[in-house]
Order: sequence, then structure tokens, then C-alpha cells
Amino acid sequence: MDSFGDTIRKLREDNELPLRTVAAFLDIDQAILSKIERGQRKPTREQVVKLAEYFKVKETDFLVAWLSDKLVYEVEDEDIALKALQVAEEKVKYITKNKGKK
Amino acid sequence: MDSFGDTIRKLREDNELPLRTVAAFLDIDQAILSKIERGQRKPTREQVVKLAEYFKVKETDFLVAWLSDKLVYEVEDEDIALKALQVAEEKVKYITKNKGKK
DNA sequence: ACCTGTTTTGACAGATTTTGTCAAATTTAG
DNA sequence: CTAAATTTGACAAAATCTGTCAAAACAGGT
Repeated sequence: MDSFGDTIRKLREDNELPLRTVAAFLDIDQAILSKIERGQRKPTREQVVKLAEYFKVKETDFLVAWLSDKLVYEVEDEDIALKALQVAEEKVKYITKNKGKK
Repeated sequence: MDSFGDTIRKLREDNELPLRTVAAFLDIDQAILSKIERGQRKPTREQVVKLAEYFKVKETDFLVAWLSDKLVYEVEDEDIALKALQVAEEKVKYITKNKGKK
């Protein structure tokens, strides 16, 4: 069960790229990328999109990994985490179902 | 499928209380409470807890409604919203399962 | 129409969080 | 030991959050 950070670290290491190179492509300091890879910082949506492009991964896959990480982060110190996620799921289903109506 | 704001508005109106009164209990301006009820502002965790106390509702129920609202807010303009929630659910299950280990 | 109390709106401000830079320290690989 | 790569932490600018305040809009009663 890898976090987004784990994923891009593996990709970067498999391609034997230094932080510097990838960070330059993202237009940020390598310190930030280092922290993102280790889960100390959350990347922005734009950075995730760029990373998908850079590593030639389906953008949607990266976005799902990133967004779900954010959700986990948001609920993780609540013991009602699971329940909240499930209720949120129902709400989203309800909302998309009634999209455009009324 | 009510949002947290809908819920407390109904409770307040059922008890025929003006915004002023409830807002005073929360120690905020009534303008904020008005916005919270209509979903224009997100209440803080502490406010949710106080509201549960005020309306004599189980704190957990309010926290679930509140947290799930926040989650919906966070994903709602992504078309991968549902998938992200589901992945987040898996991650949370995985994390709580391995709590205290390693 | 006119009061009176309630609610909503929007401009504003202070506090907090996010997002990043930079340089120094640490780690890793020869 | 050296050189490159990575990590750490102090700091700053920008963005977001949380609230106040006063004016505008609304609702009900007389």
C-alpha cells in the first residue's frame, strides 16, 4: 500500500534521476521534492499533473493516489475516519446522481 | 441527504431560536453561524462539538456529518471523486489494521 | 406603510497554514 | 577522503481560514 510519495520515489530511482533534475522540471527546490517523496509535504495538484507527464503515467492514476492521500491525511486522527469516508461516499453518489436537476 | 448546515438549521428552527442565541453560545458572530448553516463556511471541530452539546445530540454523529462534509468539499470538483474516496477507505483500513506494528 | 427583530451580505483584518527558498548538515557511493 | 545527493530546519511570501462589523434585505405584526 504505497503512498504517492513512495510511488514517485521508486519511479525516480528506477530511472536513476537525482532530485535536482525532477525538481527542476517541476520548477521547485529539490528540498521540497525530497519532502514530498517522504510524505512530509503534500504536492499541489499541478505538481502531480506534471509528474504524471514526466514519468509518462496516466494522469488520472496519479490524481487518484494524490487525492486519496489528502483524504487520508484529513481524517487520520479521527477515530470516525472510516465512517466519515463512507458517508462522504454516499453524499458524493447522491450529488452526482442529482447533477443538473432542480 | 442533509449537509451539516441543514441539520443544525432545522434543529435551531425547531427550537425557535434566533441565530443570535446559538451564536452567543458558540462565542462567534451570528453572521458566521448564518453562513455555516447555509454551507458558505465550514465550522471548526470545536464548534461542532459545542453544537452537539447545545442540541443534545451525540457528538459522534455530528462529527461524522461534519467530517464527511469536509471530505465532499475536498473532492467535489474532481471527476475522480468517488474513486479517490474508495481508495482512501482502503488506505485507512490498511493503516488501522497495522496500527502499533513494526 | 411602518416598526421591530432576524437574517444575509460583503468589506475588512488578524491568525494560521501552505508553499517555497536557502544554506548547512548528513548521508551515500566511489 | 571526496564529491554528489539528500535531508533538515530556519525563514519569508502568499494564500486560506476565522472572525468582526455595519449595512442591506427580509419577515411578521399593527
